[in-house]
Amino acid sequence: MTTITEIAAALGINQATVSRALSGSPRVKEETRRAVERKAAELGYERNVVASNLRKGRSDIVGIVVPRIHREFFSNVIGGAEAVLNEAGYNVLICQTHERFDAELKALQTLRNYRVAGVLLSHAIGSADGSHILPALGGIPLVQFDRVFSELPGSKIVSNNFDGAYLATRHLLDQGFRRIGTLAGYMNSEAYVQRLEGYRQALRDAGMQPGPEYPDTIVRETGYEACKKALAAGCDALYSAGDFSALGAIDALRENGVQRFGIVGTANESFTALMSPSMSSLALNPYEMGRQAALAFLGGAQDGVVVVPMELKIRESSNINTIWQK
Amino acid sequence: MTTITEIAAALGINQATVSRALSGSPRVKEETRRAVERKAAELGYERNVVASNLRKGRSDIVGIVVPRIHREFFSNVIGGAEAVLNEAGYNVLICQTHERFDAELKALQTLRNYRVAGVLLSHAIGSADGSHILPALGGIPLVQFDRVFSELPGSKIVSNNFDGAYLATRHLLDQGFRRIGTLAGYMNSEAYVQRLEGYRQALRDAGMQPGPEYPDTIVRETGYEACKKALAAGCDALYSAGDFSALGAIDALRENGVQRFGIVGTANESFTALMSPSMSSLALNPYEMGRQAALAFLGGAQDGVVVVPMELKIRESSNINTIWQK
DNA sequence: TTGTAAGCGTTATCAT
DNA sequence: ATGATAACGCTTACAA
Repeated sequence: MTTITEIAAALGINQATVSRALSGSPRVKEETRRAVERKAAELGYERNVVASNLRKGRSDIVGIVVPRIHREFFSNVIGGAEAVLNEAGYNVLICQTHERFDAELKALQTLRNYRVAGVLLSHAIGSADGSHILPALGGIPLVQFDRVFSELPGSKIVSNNFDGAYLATRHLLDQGFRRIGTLAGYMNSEAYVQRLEGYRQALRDAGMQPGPEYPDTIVRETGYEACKKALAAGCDALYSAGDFSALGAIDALRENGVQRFGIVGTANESFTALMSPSMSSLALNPYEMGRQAALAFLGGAQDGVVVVPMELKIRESSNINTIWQK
Repeated sequence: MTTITEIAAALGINQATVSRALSGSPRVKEETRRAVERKAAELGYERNVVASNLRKGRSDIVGIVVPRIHREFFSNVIGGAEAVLNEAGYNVLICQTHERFDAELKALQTLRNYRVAGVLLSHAIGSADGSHILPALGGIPLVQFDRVFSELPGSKIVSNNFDGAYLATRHLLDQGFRRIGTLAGYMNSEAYVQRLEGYRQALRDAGMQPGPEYPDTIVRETGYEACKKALAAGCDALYSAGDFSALGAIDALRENGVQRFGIVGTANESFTALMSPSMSSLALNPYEMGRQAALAFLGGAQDGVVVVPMELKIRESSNINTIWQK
């Protein structure tokens, strides 16, 4: 591949002049600049950013660490972050942790090895606490999003989980449901704890008895099992902290031919709108969270919390007249 | 950040010895190695791979260029490729083109600037041909997957689109449908052309009249419009080259209260199994395609084509007794 | 087994 | 406005 030294040799000038010409320095004659640009194009020159980054002591890569890229929430966060970062001249290196602590640690170390300009992180469920994160990053600016450890410094981008869950539960009450349980999710993650609090507060404020709570993973199977228990406990509605567990709950409703049972999920995965009856869901705003995370990085990853609002998507599953058949 | 020079100074030895010790060279005394490792850990040293890559003249980054990461197909390809590449010591830099030619060109140039070890590419719909790709890459090994330009050299990973579409169409015939049309997709992409050919061949082989063909984008809206035309033309089934267009077709069926109409989509997006009636779909095998693309890169991106089989997922939408209501 | 020194391609600091 | 040169941190002949 062509280097600036070769361009300099071909033109009989100094490589420093070529470097200045190509990086738009004002300290170079117009005529020289044009000659350099012509020769660079002729030789098919492309700057070696590896060398450039080494010399400049900084990198234009921002690392994004997420549990899994194929989850819609995370891929949309990445999309939002990428839009802002590319605009600002950064490139994005994506790492998946598959919810495992060891993979998360390795990803952070890899990013440090690359001396990336910053890291946007949503931690793995397998990470019980965040004590490994700062040592692994060794001073690289950190922005956490969605799943955050509040004890760590840096920027945090979160949803208003409390308000959202409050709203979702309130909505079920307004529809006429009277005994509302919850599929509460992973209790070692603050986001889920906050959703549980919002759910409880909504019931308290309505003077209702709190329903049964099923803290567990939020996958289809656990939702199915928990819903069977909820039915046995006399529930007529569930607020689920995830969409997949809500889907499992619907499996149980269908199996038992239940009528008048309300479901609201969380995350607004695209299948919620496509299934029939369609599922009401508390939508996160991943694209905006990604944008905010990127903006927080560009702003220096200062300590602070940005709250991105959630939005309740009301569909058929929370309508009291919806029939669960087959 | 700590460098090997600092470790060397702290131990009163040469930086070359430190480098050898840390990279596992056999030409260093066990005792020295232990001392170096202890000091490195003490100082929190992490190798600067930017410097390392520059010196070695190669990079351990593989670029993956896809239209959009949030499409399930592509995120699963990335997952499969990542699994193989991480295992082999590579890291993955992901770029999205959003189906635009200019973004694709820029992504390829960026990857070249990083002197990445290789590029795995599924080209944008906006790229009418592949003439820009090799010049932009300047000699970096190329593996194309799913959407490939056969005129380019390098490895190609594709699905057996012809056989898959043949099978899907044959299945509709076996179910008793008699006038089968197709939502054929983008005709500037070879994958869709091959699906159309498979569809046609299945009808020919059955001695059936070919049904109407609707080549267009494969989004929900165009599927809806095309299905209305297909109904007017007397069709009783559609093979769709995409799942979202098939979903649009179902919208039209429901709207018109049609009975006895068969639908098979393509890609096996997760919503196809979750909706009700569930949608039959011709499944691609994205994780395996990603693995094969990564393996092809590791094998030197030699010229050649790897075909990954598709699998027909038979569900309710292609059952002749399924009723489309509401 | 360890040290010396050059060099990857670029940019920054001098000097001219 | 341009040139000369050192330096970023690492790896690798070559030498000792």
